[in-house]
Amino acid sequence: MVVKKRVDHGFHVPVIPKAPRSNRRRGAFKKKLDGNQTWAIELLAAVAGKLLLENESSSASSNEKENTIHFDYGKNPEKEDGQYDDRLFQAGPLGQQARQKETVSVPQIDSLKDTLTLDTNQCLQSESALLFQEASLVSNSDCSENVTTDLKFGNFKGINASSKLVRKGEEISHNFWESVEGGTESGFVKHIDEEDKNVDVVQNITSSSKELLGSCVKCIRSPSSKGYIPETLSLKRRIVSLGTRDDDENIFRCNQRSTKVKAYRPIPRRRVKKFLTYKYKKVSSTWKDYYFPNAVRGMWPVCNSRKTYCGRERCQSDIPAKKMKLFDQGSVLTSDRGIRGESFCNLHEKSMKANMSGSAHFGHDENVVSSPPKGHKSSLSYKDSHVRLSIKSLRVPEIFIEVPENGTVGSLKMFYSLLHTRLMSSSGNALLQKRVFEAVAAMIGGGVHVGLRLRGRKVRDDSRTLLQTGISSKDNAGTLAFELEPNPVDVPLSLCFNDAPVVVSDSNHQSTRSPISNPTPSTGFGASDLIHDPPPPLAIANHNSESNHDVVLAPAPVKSLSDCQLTSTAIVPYSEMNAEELTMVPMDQKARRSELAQRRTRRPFSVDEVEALVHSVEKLGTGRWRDVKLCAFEGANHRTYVDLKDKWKTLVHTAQIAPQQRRGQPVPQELLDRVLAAHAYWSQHQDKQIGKHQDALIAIPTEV
DNA sequence: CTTAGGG
DNA sequence: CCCTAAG
Repeated sequence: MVVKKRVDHGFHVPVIPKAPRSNRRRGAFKKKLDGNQTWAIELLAAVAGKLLLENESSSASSNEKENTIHFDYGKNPEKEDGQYDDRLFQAGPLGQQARQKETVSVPQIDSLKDTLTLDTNQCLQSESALLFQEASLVSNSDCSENVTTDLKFGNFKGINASSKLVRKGEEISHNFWESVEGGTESGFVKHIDEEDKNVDVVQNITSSSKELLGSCVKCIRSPSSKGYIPETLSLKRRIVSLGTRDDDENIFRCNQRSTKVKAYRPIPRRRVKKFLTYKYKKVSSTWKDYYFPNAVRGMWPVCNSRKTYCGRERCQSDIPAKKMKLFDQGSVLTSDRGIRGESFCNLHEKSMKANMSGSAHFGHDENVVSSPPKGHKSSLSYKDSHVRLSIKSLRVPEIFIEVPENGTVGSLKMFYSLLHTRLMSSSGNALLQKRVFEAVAAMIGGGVHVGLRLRGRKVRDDSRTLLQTGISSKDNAGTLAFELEPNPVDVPLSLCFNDAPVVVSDSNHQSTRSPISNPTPSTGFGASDLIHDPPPPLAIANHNSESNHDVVLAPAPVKSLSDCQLTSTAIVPYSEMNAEELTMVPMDQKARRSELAQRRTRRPFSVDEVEALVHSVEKLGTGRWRDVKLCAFEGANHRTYVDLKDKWKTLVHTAQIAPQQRRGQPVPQELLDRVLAAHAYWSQHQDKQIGKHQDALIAIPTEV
């Protein structure tokens, strides 16, 4: 091995000591359970349980006109026992009848309407959890007018959250995380009744949770949407097991990055696996015109800067307060607007539509939501952009989710699990309802979790932000997929949907394309059901609005307990350095061995990046890609050192071929010349790549 | 994990 | 970009 020494040739390039591998090697991080992770689970459980309860209660109180939101937590749960009809769980005609019979006019609109006009405090006090549900299930019965719900939420990590409750110009914004943080301790009181007939009641929900839930909702009207009459939600009451699970670290994936400073060593960012079973429809012309902000915003630090190599993960560990503050600002701004979710719209906003049937795509949302009041945008210098997720289905007019780009994947999953549950439970498909119910129950118990795929790849790190994971990137339009992943260990057999292919199809064709939407007659679904109530796929992948031919089938990966992703952790505050990235998280070698992932999104190097690369290579040589990465692409997390190496390889090749043969974005000849020079130089000094080489064309630094 | 190279 | 042998 060559003794590596650095020689300063006058360039103030920070020579980064390269410690022996053994020393550099990062020790395995001890997973640390973040209280907030537990909290997230609890929250989900609470909400899920609430949703179930509410489904039932809503059908019972079909005539209620109260202007309050019903929140049953802590109330007498037994009173509704009679509403449960096991027939509803039957897939046959009987069950169908029962469902139809149970169909009621859910007064949710009214409740929602009225509630939304409450002031923040009132809202929060009025069992806001229900709001979440109400808003989630915008679909509403006899209401001639429909409400499109817009959900907005921040990170469930508890560090920041943009929560709003908006309706008709009124907006209730509340930054609830402070209280949430404080409320984590109290947790929920669980009521478990193995007899099953009893309702699991989540009592004693902390005010924090209420706030959390309630403040997550934002509602906007959508005049164009069609109403729909939800059927009775017939989900069995189940046990909601809540409470902290400090003893179960493994249940939660460790999202907490090590807080230890690992000198000059970032945390590995990803491991990619192919997932060949996924097909992605190219963005159709429909989306071509959509505006998307530049994907890459930030550049990397210059090598010779005095910047210390502080991994982002490392840095973020001591940022909570700042993030909170940052978000507070955002909230304030938002709430001051007094108008719906558009308040967060800014040039960075991206939209993503998701069809409940399994599609999601990005695009402008002008067509689905009213434009933000002009004059407000100026106040949105707040750089946090949002990703708007619109979920549609035949049963639900439309639901918007607006997630800050720096919102976490975990929060998105969280939301989805709730929404999905609700939507499925509102389906007329009794079988699915049951499944949903079970899934929720299992989920609550840690047996199921919501998976998220981006371009076929698992987005497993809930702590990642949408920005970081690339979900907010236009490049990933139409490549978002949710999926419920049952845990074979804890999930009832009925939850092992292995026999039910995960389906993704266009909403317009799902009824005919979705395998599970084509139940045998024995399931008792009428034709109308097949057409109007296509069972929500277990996994939902998106596609653009015009792609109605792709049916994506994917096996529902089995996840281990430790993979439970329902938690979320701190988010990384947006910064210029955090350019978008496609980040994957290490997968379980075993479990994923067979799982194939799709290629990463192709991300052509910009001239700036090339320049940085060349510059770095000139200094560091061609055999230290890791250092090059750290030096010049520290902030470009979507560029791995392998990427850089590959890029260099291609650059060399490009420089060697005739300009006419070059393709892609042209690279300045000057750079190519430098590439050749550096390449020639370092090729000649392979064994001595420890020097610096500022300008290979002119001076060949002396090597030692 | 990094490198180095082939695919 | 991916994959993988080597170190």
